[in-house]
Amino acid sequence: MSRQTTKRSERGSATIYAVAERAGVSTATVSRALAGSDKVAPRTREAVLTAARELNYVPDGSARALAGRRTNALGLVLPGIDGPYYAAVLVGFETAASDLGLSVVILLTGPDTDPERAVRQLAGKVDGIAFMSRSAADDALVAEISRRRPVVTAARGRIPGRDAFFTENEVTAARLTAHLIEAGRRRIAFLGRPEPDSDIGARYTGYLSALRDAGLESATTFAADAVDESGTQVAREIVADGLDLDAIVCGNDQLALALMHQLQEQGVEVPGGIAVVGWDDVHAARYVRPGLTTVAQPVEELGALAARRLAALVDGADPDPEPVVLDSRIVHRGSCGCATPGPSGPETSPDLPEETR
Amino acid sequence: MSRQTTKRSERGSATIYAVAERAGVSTATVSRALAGSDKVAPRTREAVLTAARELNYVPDGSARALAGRRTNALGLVLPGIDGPYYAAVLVGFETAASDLGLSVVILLTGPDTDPERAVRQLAGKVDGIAFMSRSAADDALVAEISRRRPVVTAARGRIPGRDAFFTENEVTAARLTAHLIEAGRRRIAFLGRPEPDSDIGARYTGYLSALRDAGLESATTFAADAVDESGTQVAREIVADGLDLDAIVCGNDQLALALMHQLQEQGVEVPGGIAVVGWDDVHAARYVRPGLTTVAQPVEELGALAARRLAALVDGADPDPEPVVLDSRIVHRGSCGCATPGPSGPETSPDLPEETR
DNA sequence: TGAGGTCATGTAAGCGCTTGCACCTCTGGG
DNA sequence: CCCAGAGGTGCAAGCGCTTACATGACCTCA
Repeated sequence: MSRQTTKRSERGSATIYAVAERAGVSTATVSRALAGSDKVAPRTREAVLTAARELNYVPDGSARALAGRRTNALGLVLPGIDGPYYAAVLVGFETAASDLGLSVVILLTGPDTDPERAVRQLAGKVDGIAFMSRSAADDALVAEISRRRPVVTAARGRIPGRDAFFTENEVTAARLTAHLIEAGRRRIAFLGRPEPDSDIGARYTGYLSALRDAGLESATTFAADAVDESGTQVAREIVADGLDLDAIVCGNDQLALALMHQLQEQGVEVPGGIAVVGWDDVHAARYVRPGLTTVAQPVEELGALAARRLAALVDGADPDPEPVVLDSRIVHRGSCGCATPGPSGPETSPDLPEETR
Repeated sequence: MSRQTTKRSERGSATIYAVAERAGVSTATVSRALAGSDKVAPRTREAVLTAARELNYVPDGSARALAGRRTNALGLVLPGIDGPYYAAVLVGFETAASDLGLSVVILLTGPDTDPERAVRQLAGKVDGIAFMSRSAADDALVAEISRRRPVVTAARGRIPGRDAFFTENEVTAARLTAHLIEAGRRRIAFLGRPEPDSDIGARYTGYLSALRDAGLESATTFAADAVDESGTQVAREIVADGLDLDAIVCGNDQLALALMHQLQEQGVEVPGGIAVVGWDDVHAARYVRPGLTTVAQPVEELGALAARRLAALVDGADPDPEPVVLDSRIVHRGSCGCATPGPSGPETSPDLPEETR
């Protein structure tokens, strides 16, 4: 049981024993000094820090986690990142976590991957997990994990009793649709697959309610996946079938951009013939002509809030039963056909006028 | 020193002791059975798996890492993700790592963050680290880390003796520039800050060499940061100063899109008056008019290769002194003013013709 | 001058796993 | 019928930290 006096794992890195020896103190003191603990004499602390620096000491995260019963890492589960949407969530999440001294372990759950195994493995490596969107982890799995680790969800169906974050969808979608109606549109379709509990589902609901309020009916719903091809395909369909539409609300910008582009290719004027609106305010939305009217969401903030809340839960805070809903903001550009703003443009603000709410 | 017979951390989760007890075997056997080891009798294995399932057992990652001297996690250091570029790298990296059963810990190094501390902390938590681009970790830091952990770099200045991955920049940039020259352009400027060892730096070098080969000189170099405002600003400058240019090679698409948009706003025809080409093939490139001629890079593959190599290094493979360079591919759309392809479009292929190499 | 504090540090017991080695129980061959 | 293997398990020693608790040294005040 006798410790070798100089310890140095073959892997190369110095251990806390080496630092202790070099500084002429015990490992306990090294640990305290490095943790910036209160009760260490300044001279001792100096000696320890010097020794650590000289040895290029990096504490072993696993050992620290095991002894301290805390990994100082948060997990983030996302569906396969494609758009800038998830990238922004990730940036917000990581930045916030990093500010708190926490690492971030990400897990992308593609359709082909087995989320069960991966999520469990993740749970064993972090202090808490945030589940974004319909990342392949289903409610049962999330609920189970949440029984042994703090959990928050974002832009995703709630888990009873757990913290949830959303960006506003339904009301904003209704307002966006109403905006089209005010501009005189009457035969308004929806493009996107409205799944229950999903963002697009909520947008669809808002779209329907605005129509109802105006005494209109949905012209058509194109339940298509959110990929470019869908938008292109639907545009062709509309033209080929001579569908009588004057506006299309799209579940996201990707669909809207593809749709709009193809409509124009086929000679349909946007917004003259058909108005198009999207959702997400992707980069491209401001560069196309006409500029795409869409909805900007505080996505980065969403990620940051989730991370901070998760950290608080790990520290023992109680879950907040009220979901947090972040305001979304309609960005009027040219494609909705309202009082068309001047030349659309990427300039910082003058060309992104009339941001509502 | 006597173990309690039933062990169950207060945190809630069952430990390996609980599983062992329930299955009526030792923890060693549980460990082996769960690791899918060879030397466990089928009946025993069954008993263990059943017990584990019933207790909802999730092994503690830290303990496992400490005992096994391996975290089964890889680190990925990126500069603050903005574009789709880093998102794609991340997807490739995570997917490849995940396939190997490894977790991914990401670290975003913003300009304001202290990379030193964060990178060290990361090093203590993973088996190996991939450094992307000019993520704030400088060469000295990366070199130091690489002395105690396997390290690879991607799209970044090499660290002597370490594995490096790139997408081709210089030759492709030269070909892209030559393409403009063949189309009759003579007064060709460069937009972007060409820093040594950076992607944009290499593109700039290629640009210069193509000009030299053609006996031309660089019209101007606008050394601007890769943000929208730079593009917009430069466009204004060009028009205001009446600069005599007929083509601009941009360091990336973000600059190209902003520049092109603003040029058009100010009445300059693209490509009629000035041709514009970018780099990255962002989503928006295909939706603007004219479509942006740009360069597509196998970014996701870059991430995947880095992850796989890193995993191999962790398993004891020797570093490969030869850097891996992935081919880039010029995507001709309308903005370069060559034999303008028909109506540009997002359609899968017919509208993205003449992909060279 | 000694009891009682206070401060700084050391001692050592784990944290929950993995794994080398010892041990036991069968088999089959000589 | 005995012994050498071989297959299956258990024992127990760590992995590199953190942190109660114990221990001294030194100070204060009656």
